[in-house]
Amino acid sequence: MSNVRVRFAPSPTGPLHIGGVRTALFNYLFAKKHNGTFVLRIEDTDQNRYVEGAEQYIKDALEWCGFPYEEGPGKEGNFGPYRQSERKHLYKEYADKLIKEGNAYYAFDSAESLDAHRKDHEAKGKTFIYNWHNRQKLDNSLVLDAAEVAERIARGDKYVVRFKSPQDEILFLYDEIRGEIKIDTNVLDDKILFKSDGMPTYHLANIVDDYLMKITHVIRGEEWLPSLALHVLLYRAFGWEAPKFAHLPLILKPTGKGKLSKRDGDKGGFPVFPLEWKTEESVSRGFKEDGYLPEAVTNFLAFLGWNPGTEQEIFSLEELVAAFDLKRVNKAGAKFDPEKAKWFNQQYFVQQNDEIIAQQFKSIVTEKTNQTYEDSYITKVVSLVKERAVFINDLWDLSNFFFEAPTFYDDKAFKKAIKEDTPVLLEELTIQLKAITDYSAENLQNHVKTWITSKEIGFGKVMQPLRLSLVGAMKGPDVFEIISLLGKEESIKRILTIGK
RNA sequence: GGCCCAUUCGUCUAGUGGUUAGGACGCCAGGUUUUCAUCCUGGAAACAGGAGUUCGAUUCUCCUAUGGGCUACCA
Repeated sequence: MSNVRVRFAPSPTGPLHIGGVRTALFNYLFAKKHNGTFVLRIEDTDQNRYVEGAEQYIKDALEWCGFPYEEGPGKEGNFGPYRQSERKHLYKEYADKLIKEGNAYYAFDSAESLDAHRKDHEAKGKTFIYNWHNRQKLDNSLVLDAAEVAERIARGDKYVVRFKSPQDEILFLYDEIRGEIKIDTNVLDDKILFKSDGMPTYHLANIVDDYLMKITHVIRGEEWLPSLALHVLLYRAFGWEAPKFAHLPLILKPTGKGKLSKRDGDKGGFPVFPLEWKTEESVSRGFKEDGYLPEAVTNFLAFLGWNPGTEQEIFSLEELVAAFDLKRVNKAGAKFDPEKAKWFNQQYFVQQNDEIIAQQFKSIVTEKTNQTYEDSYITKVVSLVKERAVFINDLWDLSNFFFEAPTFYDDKAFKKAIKEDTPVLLEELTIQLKAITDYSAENLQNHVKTWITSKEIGFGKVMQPLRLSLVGAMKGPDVFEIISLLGKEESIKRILTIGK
């Protein structure tokens, strides 16, 4: 396998869906695995569906995920341009070549007349297929004589170019993931290759560009499987060697039926896009903005439809490249599981350095408290609470008591922990705490525990109200770590507050 | 409707012509933490159904069911 070249070829019709990201990832992994090139090509042949900003979004998303393209718009290689709209002039000659050699033809049928044919067939319980079954009865260059065709084109009649699909042939197609697929050409229709607006359809542009860009492996979503026969036929008609094909299983809704859509995310409260996407009407949440780490998203996505065959689940991008193999991609669609995505994020979140998390957390703290804190203080807080967090945004709720005294106490905990003698006990405790000079957690623990033991009372009688006074609830890190970090003055203040 | 693809715990999946069908998420229980979470240990949980091939099928074949995709001058 030499000179592997793969491409990710999205249409700029909106934000890149997480399924598209997965397709891009698998292309990237395959390319890197084989020292190949990962190309981005923008398939913008449908001018009606073009969405401003979508191309930039695609680039930004790949960048954020950590697998940017190496060749494509803005990263010109030897096969540009990389937007099909800029390659428009190329396609006509290929369509003409097909027509000249009898593999395609002009068709003048209007959308309305075709529609009528379909309805008519349907009413009779039959299926209308625009191929050898019907094409001799329709309005195309196969039935019209050459002079008339030329005249109609010259006078400006709208026409399309259709592929002339073969009759009575069994095609043996090969997919790298699914193996051999048998197709009867009689069920294929004569797909439009060239639209009346002068633009090629996906089918033509895609094949021509893959050929011109020397693409060796086409790795794309399963929704393209039904088009494989046409594409292989096109390569044959052109006399070109076809690339290898691999059709990836789809990503499905977490619950219910069908493939994952934008609405599922809104409904289920999880992102389906890598980055946030805003329009005038709505905002679609992104993994990035929800606090997901790109490494976690990548790892999670890699395991949707692929696995290494070992029991290792945490993989860096480099490890994924090393382990990736198209042969180990699954055939069946995979349901998107938001819970598992969270788990992956947690795995990566706790692995991060405290300093790095603290740097980001600092701005959250400043925003919440209107105060600035020492980096070392925030870092220490992070180190104490981070393993309770899945996202950076969880940190504030887990650690707010390090920045502000409790304003209320958990009701249930209060009733359980605060007894009649509690205020007296806590006051005695503060006297002990005042006397201590070494405020390391370890030293504090030794002193307090010794004191409790000497008092001959249960630990719970002191420890529970103590925690409640400091945190406001029965949660959080080790009590002595909290006192140590809060310091003598603040700790004593909080302890005395709860007694009143 | 037609065509194509698929089907192992709830979910993501490993796996084999003879296995106690393995792991992970989630769930439940216990332990640790005198709190919560993390963490550790354990548990419940699956080969869609029916034929056939075979000494023996979860594994191979066929049928059915179910799910998915495509069926546009969208990609």
